[in-house]
Amino acid sequence: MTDSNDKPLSSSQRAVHELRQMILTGQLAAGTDHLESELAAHLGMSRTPVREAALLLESKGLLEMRPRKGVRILPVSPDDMREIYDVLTELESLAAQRAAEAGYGPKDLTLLTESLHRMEQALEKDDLEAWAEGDEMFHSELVRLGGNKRLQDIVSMMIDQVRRARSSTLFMRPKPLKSNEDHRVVLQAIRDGDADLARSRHHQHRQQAKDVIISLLEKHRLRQL
Amino acid sequence: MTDSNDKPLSSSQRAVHELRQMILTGQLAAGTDHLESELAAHLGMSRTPVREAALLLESKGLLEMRPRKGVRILPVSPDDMREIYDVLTELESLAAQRAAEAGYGPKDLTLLTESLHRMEQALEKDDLEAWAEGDEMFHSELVRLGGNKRLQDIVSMMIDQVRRARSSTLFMRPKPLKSNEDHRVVLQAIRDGDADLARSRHHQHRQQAKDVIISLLEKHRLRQL
DNA sequence: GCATTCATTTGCGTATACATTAAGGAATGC
DNA sequence: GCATTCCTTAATGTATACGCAAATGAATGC
Repeated sequence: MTDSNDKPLSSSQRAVHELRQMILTGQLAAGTDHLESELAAHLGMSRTPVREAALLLESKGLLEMRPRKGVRILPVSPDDMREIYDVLTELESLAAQRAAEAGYGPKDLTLLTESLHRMEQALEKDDLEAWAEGDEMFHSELVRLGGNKRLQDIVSMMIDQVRRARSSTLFMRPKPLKSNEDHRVVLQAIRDGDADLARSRHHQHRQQAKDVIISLLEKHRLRQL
Repeated sequence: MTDSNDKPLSSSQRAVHELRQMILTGQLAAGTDHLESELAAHLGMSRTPVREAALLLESKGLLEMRPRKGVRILPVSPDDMREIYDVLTELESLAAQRAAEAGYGPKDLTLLTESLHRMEQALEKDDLEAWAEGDEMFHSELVRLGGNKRLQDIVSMMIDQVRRARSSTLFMRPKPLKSNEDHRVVLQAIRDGDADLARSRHHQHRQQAKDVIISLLEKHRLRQL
């Protein structure tokens, strides 16, 4: 395992990546406790790098460390989702505004355009998983285009926190036709340099996504994901 | 040193607090490097808790850890300030909106009212430091009233990042009469449940603060604070 | 004098040992 | 049977030791 400079990752960094993945996929299920020693054995390293990794993931809101009970994977409740989506919505909308103000040319918007294309193709094939990938690509690229690294990091952190809930509800939600339409409008607004439209349409989009996912969680009594 | 449950803080937690304080006050100056061993000696503990503390503070954007060069205290540039203020402005404005929507009674708003009173008294005495304390209290309480814990944590993180720059420029800026006026309007809007006004006035307030501080930094060639 | 090589030093990341203390279970008393 | 006390176990937080690799300085060759 290497990082972007082809240097092998330290054990601690590897532990971060693998624990994060296990949390996001639900392999380490919400609400479960795991001793440091157990995780260390599983990852094939000593407790020290595992502890470092867990401390970091704790600061990103994915788990909590409780002495003598171990590492608890934090569940996400509908109220948590409200909090997270509020933060996400504000920050992504600002990114959309900034992207529209930035005066990007067509080349700059290649990935954003491609992600939209992917989503459209996925919906034609009723492939919701491919659609979700395109959606993630769109949002991630949009935030990158907003040009604020701190904002990007915070959004990433929030996205991680809602990952399991989004995956769990992917097949329960209506076909995301409206999402694709919103994405198209946001992209066009960015092309046109229309910051107000980019911002408000994206805000509305995220707000609706929040309402949809929360009502699904409540309807299906999914209290701790 | 104890936490809120009167349990003694672990060495690692103490290291977090003390290093953070040293960074915020400039005792550990921006741009300087410090070996883990050096910090450990200074704090009177082994390297392990210092390393854990430094990793946490790195994730909060206050420092970076560079192998063999040690812990580098991250300077803050005018561009950093732009990023930070953008995030702050969006999130605090949302908090103001939510506070106004929440229907708080006069008792709930005691601390917010008191902080305003302190700022006004401080300005009558030309005591800018007391004013800054009141200002911090106002903003912190406003965000708490917004009721989103994640938002609160992010704002705290951003505030820490701009702390030195704000302290350094406190006596360079115009007398903050407009600030006090803005705070009054925001508080009244919250009392009245006027979410739009609370949000927009606060947004404008933070936007202006951003402009003021950045122009001060640039005017005085303060590139790395 | 400059470039290269080699040896030494040192800082980091990790593994391991240790001290502390919380938790659980067993024994005792009412 | 339940509450209390005592003892044992085990998990954590920390200190220390160790291996690795990067950095530095000295020696050598051209």
